Amino acid sequence: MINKIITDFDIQQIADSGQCFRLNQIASGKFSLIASGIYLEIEKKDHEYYFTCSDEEYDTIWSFYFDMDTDYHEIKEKVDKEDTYMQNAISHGGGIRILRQELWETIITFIISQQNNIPRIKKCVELLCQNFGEKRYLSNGQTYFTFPDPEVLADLNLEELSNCNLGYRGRYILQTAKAISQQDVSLRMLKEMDYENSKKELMKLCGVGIKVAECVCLFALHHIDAFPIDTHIQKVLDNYYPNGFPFQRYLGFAGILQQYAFYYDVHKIS
DNA sequence: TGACAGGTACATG
DNA sequence: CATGTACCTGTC
Repeated sequence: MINKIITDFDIQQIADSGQCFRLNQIASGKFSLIASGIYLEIEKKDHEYYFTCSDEEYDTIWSFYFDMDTDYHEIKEKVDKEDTYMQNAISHGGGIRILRQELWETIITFIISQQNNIPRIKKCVELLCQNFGEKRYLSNGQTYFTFPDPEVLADLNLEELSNCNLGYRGRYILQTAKAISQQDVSLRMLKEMDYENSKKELMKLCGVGIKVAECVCLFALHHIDAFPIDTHIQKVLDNYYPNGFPFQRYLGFAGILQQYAFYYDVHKIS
């Protein structure tokens, strides 16, 4: 267990920002997360965060995962003072950070996310992990499941996958798992490509259109100019940016603003 | 009861 | 290239 004081970071907001589906509240101010096959608990007490890991694990894994080296304060300062909507969004969800999630898992979880709601997305992801992931044990006897590898899913058929309640997305996931497993699309190369090329490459996968590709670019490949436009963001753009969103002005961090706007639209009382 | 949920594949003009 | 439509499934 280690503790840190972290600015521009709110684990509750991140958990509710819809970018990650295995970060869950387990008690008041307390969260669990499974990523890269590792289980972590995060607790907020007063102004400090407690992580159930060693300093070394924090430095090598979680600091990177939570994008701790990026100065979000500086980014928020760059937002136009006259941009009232974004300023409001920041005052509500300014503790959000863009996570650096595992690529394969992000591809699959965002294929699942289409025409879906967050509780059911999480349910589907957990079922995938329970059925086809690896079972791991913690020192206290508690168990958890890792996210299944591409090769594991690629070997399944639709019937074997049917326990996971994926609906029509099951077919997409099998095809995508096969494509990745056979290296028709290479995870390694995706990581080396720039934003535009990785987006194009991702869209070769069945079940990955513009929106899912943008999410993967932003939440896994950390192309922070990616700007996923879903029903919520479309509504925000229509209502508050009728003359167009100032992408040019916000070049280099537009994706972060997308997350603030998304969180604000989903959580504000209206 | 039917619409809706962080869309996409597939079929048409 | 732009537009239209069906689609699993749980929840309200």
